[in-house]
Amino acid sequence: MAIAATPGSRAARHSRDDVAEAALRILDDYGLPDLTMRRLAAALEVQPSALYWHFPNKQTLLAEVAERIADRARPHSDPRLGWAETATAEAFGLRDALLAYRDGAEVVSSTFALGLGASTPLTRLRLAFERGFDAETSTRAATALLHFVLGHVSHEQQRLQYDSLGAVPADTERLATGDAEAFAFGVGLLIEGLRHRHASASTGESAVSEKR
Amino acid sequence: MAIAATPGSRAARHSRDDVAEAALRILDDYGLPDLTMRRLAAALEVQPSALYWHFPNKQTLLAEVAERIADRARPHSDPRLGWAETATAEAFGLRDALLAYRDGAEVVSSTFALGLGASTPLTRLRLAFERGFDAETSTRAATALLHFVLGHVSHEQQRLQYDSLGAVPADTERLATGDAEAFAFGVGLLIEGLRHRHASASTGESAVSEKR
DNA sequence: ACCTGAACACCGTTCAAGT
DNA sequence: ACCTGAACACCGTTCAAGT
Repeated sequence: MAIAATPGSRAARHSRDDVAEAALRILDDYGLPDLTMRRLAAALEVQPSALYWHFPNKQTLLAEVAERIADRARPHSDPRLGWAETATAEAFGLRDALLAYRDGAEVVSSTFALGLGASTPLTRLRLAFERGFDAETSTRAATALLHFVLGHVSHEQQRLQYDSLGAVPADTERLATGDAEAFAFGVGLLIEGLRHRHASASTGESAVSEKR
Repeated sequence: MAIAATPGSRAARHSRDDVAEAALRILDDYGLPDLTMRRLAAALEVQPSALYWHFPNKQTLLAEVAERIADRARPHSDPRLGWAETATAEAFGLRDALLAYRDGAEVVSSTFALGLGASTPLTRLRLAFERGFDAETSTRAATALLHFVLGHVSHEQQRLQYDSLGAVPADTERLATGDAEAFAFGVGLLIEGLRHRHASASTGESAVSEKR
């Protein structure tokens, strides 16, 4: 049934990028539980073992997928903005990116917890906080905020699909805005807490006076 | 080799509690990836299918396990304490409980994300915040704090086992105190943020003046 | 009430071999 | 450089049947 992509050879030939992109599609269309090596191979019209030429194991593949999801987050980072506005924008940008793919938050969250990939969002948040604080404070604040974002959006996304296949047709509009509000509340809490810890110990800069 | 527990019958006979407790042991001794239905059955000297008389599926079993881990958190909650001290104590108590079992944080985190079990920690945190805030604010603050705790401890625990089997023998003491400090920082941020949002909108009580 | 036996429909990963 | 074929060592779950 299948037509060989390159005539003269027996099977489809793919790049590492092809594999990652196909994985992203399966994830978005069918969800994380359906993203198996065998299924991915089938989608690429290839034997499962072929995937191991491109990636050493499934975990590495997932890390690559996570990075592609997270890297979709590109909030317009205005250099004139203060740390609080920048970090808030980064947090919301990341949330949007995670919500853009089915099970996006869980993929990023799990690979982040494993210490693989997903370093980009952490770095971006850290840079935002470094507009007002020393390195250690910024790292800790970024970590705390990232944990909140990943946990919140995972939860949110999980509930979204649960609702979509069960019980009430669900007042989607209302739920979504409720989630957004709760998210904003959480981000605001972290930011506000940091604001009242003003000024770092190791730099001479004052974090109280924000630019703009 | 195995001696039948009840002579006259062919296989061991267990209660739902036995199964959950055995699962907890396997989790703690070998980790979450090794907690399979087949392995659990073997530990109980029973066929895998026997487990399905006690639990409808693995997810329900894991939810029960998560609840038992989380319910180990029993910080001495002094009724004279204010919301901030109470919530902080709850957060640290929960961290201790999660750290007490291998992969404890991940088990609780994943079942919480799925909307099953793990409601006890959320409730306890909510009650703490209700000493100073209205219901909605308390729920949101509790959710935010819980997400941070689960994310942080998952990460922390993951790194602990990774280090334990790799690279450097690791300066365990130093790492552990570093984690505790970062944890305290995160919790403090949330609490501080909430403090500056003082007083709820729907109750007449003031949250600024804390008891004690 | 609690378990067996047997099956179903899957997994991730390895590795020699092919082109 | 990229893939096949075949195997290894597993999974969770169902269900009729046993005691």
